[in-house]
Amino acid sequence: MPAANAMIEKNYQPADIESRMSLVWEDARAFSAGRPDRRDAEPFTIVIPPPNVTGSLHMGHALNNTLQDILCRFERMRGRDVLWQPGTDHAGIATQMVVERQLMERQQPSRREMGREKFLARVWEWKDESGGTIINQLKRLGASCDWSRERFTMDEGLSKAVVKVFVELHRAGLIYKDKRLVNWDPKLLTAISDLEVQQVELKGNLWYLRYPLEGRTFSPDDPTSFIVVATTRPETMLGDTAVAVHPDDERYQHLIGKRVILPLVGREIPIVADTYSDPEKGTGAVKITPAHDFNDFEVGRRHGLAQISVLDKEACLNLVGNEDYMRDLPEGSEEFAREFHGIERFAARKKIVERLETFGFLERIEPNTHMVPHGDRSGVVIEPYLTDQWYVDAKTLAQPAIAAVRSGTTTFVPKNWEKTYFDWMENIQPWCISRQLWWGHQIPAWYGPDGKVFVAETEEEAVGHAIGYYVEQEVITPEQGREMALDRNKRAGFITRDEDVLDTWFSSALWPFSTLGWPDDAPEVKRYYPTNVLVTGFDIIFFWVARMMMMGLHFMGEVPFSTVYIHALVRDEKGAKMSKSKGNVIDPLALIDEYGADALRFTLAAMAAQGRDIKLSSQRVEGYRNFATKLWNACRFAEMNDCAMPDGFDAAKAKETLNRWIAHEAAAATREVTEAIEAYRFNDAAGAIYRFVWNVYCDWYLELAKPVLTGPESRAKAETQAMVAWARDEILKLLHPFMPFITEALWETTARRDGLLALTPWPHRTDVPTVEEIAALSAASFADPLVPPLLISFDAASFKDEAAEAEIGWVVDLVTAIRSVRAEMNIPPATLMPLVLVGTSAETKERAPRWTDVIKRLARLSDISFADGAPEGSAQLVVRGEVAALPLKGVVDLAAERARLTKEIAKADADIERVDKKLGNPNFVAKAAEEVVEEEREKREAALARKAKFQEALARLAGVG
RNA sequence: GGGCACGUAGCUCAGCGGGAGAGCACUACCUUGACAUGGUAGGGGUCACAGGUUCGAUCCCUGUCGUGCCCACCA
Repeated sequence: MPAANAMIEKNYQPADIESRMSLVWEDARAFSAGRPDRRDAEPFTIVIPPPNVTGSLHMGHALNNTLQDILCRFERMRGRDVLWQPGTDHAGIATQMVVERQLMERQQPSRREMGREKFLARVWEWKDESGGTIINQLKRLGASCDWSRERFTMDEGLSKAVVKVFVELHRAGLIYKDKRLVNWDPKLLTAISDLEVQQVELKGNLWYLRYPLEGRTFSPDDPTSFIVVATTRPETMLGDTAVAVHPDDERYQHLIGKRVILPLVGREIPIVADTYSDPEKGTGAVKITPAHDFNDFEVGRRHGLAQISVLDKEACLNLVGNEDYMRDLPEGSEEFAREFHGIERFAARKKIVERLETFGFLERIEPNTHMVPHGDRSGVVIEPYLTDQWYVDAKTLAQPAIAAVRSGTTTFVPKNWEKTYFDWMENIQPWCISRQLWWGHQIPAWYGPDGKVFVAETEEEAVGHAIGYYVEQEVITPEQGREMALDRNKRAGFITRDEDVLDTWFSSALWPFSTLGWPDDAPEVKRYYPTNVLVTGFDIIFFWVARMMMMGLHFMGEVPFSTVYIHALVRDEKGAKMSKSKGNVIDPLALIDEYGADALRFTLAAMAAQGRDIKLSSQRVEGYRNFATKLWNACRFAEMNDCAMPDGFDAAKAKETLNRWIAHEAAAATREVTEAIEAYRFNDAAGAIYRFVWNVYCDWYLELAKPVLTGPESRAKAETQAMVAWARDEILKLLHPFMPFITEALWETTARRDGLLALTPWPHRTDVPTVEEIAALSAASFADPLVPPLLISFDAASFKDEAAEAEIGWVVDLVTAIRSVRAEMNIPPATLMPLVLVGTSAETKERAPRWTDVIKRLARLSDISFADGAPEGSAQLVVRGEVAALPLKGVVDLAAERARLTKEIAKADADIERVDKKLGNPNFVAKAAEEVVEEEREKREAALARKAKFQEALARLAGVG
């Protein structure tokens, strides 16, 4: 047997251990996918939700990656070929904003001054500079990703995937360009998708405006000379092209088809009948501004109304030189246009309302609270804006993605998130994917001289298409076409590339296969796709999960993952979502520095109950740091007592009751932990291992083993030494997914030194499966080839041992009861007392001598003896139906003991009463399950017996007193 | 307006159709030969409220109140 390594240090120092273990794992390439020893193993794949490349680790990342790591380490120990695919995201808007802000702070030329090429070089510089931060932070957390496979969404390979996907979807008609209203961010000067819009409740006003009827002399005092419309956005009235009323609204029947004169502007616009108009809202007549409101846009389409955009991209009034606006305006309109041109939207609102009021067009103002769209990045009010953008036909792509979840090919955990998924997917809107940014994947579309679009994977290809097209259209001669095709210079500038880039989520949607090497014919794609589980927060179900489902199914023909585990959001103390812009983030690195990564990880796992958000407290982290210390010291204890397993040691053959008991308990813990992780009940798994380590192994097993370990050499001692080491190793294995650093370090110091704990087989379940479990498992492995029966097999040798459980249980109960009485009687620990076991059964008589030393030590006793009756004036306790007596004469006052016994009797009475009430109910006896009734009867018997024993004790005491 | 959660010990949270749990905090005692980042014992909750189903409800159903989140184009 190899000699033990260096002794365990006196104090547990997370920082030292963690940096050292990281190196050990790295050197061993422990986390590499496709390790030679796992070539034939079933793969297990998770793709990391790629964090922003220039970001840093926040608590949400810490939780998300801890859970993924638990799954990966668990499956790795279960023998799977694990690929945890890491990488980062280019985060278009966020990153571009950061760099722009930097430029401003350093008073360097702005983005536009620099130009696209230089600016992009600058962003790449920033990426290279700060891109490693979050990766290193993930490593500090202990994330067991295959770091050799790290990817970035703007890597060459992934960019290739993006282009291919764009081109193919375009070819299939699933990507198209359209001029329609988009959510426009007037600060960032880009379109954004619906999902990037946050509705914020704001206090505003409802302005009631009088629109004069054509052919009438307008007078504010004559209600028949105008129609009143209500609006929350008076400034858009300049772009009104109709007033709509409900076709059935009697108040306005006579006005349908008439025209009104748009105040200030002078334009004549029709009154149309449209069911969009709600007679209950406002005045029942609503102004229609197709170019500035999504609903009005639709109304406008139905009625063939003009779309007059009166704002520019920065949301300032754009009137002068605006052909749409100036068309069909009366004489003298230019003056108004000049006066208001260029005014910013909110200033314009104020000014227009004032002007309307001056001329009597403003009827009244009503305070009104309503939801106003804001950009989630810029925070400014979003403007519906009429522009050309690229769209994905999400509705079509969504159908297979909906079906896959309906059929259970992909399942959500917890299940209720499927409803959220369906609700969104079934009402999905076209996805606007173009962004007027520079940082990102530039759209592979080129425009010819007349604006004709050519979508292709490369510029060369696009040029080819363009030449062919224009030759055919006889715009250029075949001769010119040939020359251009052959000579690079001759075709320069013939086509120009679309300047826009794609929404970052477009590339993220490809992540589960683009990272594996698609579209190249990489073996990894075949081996690791589809992935097994996606772990993420619910906030990106729409942004990311849904889109990966759509893209994965369309391009790979298979779902990207079979399980989507949705975990809680880590919120701040007020329950608000943490975000960088709000500045309410808790820094996980600070907690790691203070308590260690293991403690933080364990805390997050322990709090990761399904369906509940997490509000983190550092006290909890401290508590789990203490847990790590406890484990550390238990291992030190084992080492100090020369606990090690001899070669070929078989725990199943242990003879000592105590050792059989710990094997039994370890098996139960193994089962609990394993089943909980399999079911994604991380908190239950953490709880189970916590209790086993602290409340079973440390509190009782080691304490009960001490007399043997410190006693003379014997067969029992040797066995116990081996079993202490065996149980410790089981603990290290079970705890490793949660606390990888400390367990690996302790494994290195104490175990057999023939390999890393991270690659050591997970403990087999050694309890006996129930018939139902066997049936369920065989059904599962039959139905799902991904569940190899071998991985969940049961060890033939059972550690289940009811006899050992009963015997050790008796010792534990006895010691606990004595301690309790001592405390209640205020007997100082220094006082050693004798214990008398009264009228003991043969079983107890046989058992007791084996535990004399232990009980004496743990219960602070001087001596244990047997008697037929309790000595005079003794405190009596009832343990598992038998009496134990502590002679108290002269030690405590008997009145206190009398009070105690009276209390015990009252407790027993309460129990009896409750049970009697149940058993006295004929309906209960008739209808309740048989075993439940039987249980109640047993409870009654036990309570009665207990009461009798205490009553006897009380009587005896009275006789003395 | 629609949807989803949640309301359990002082705090943070588990749990659950048949005698209310954990961590921290609190109280008392203990420097016992792994550990004071520890040990032992203990106090503390009509499980938000009101109905209903049930032999039995903290748990299932309905409603009320309160809190949070998500979705929605309503003047």
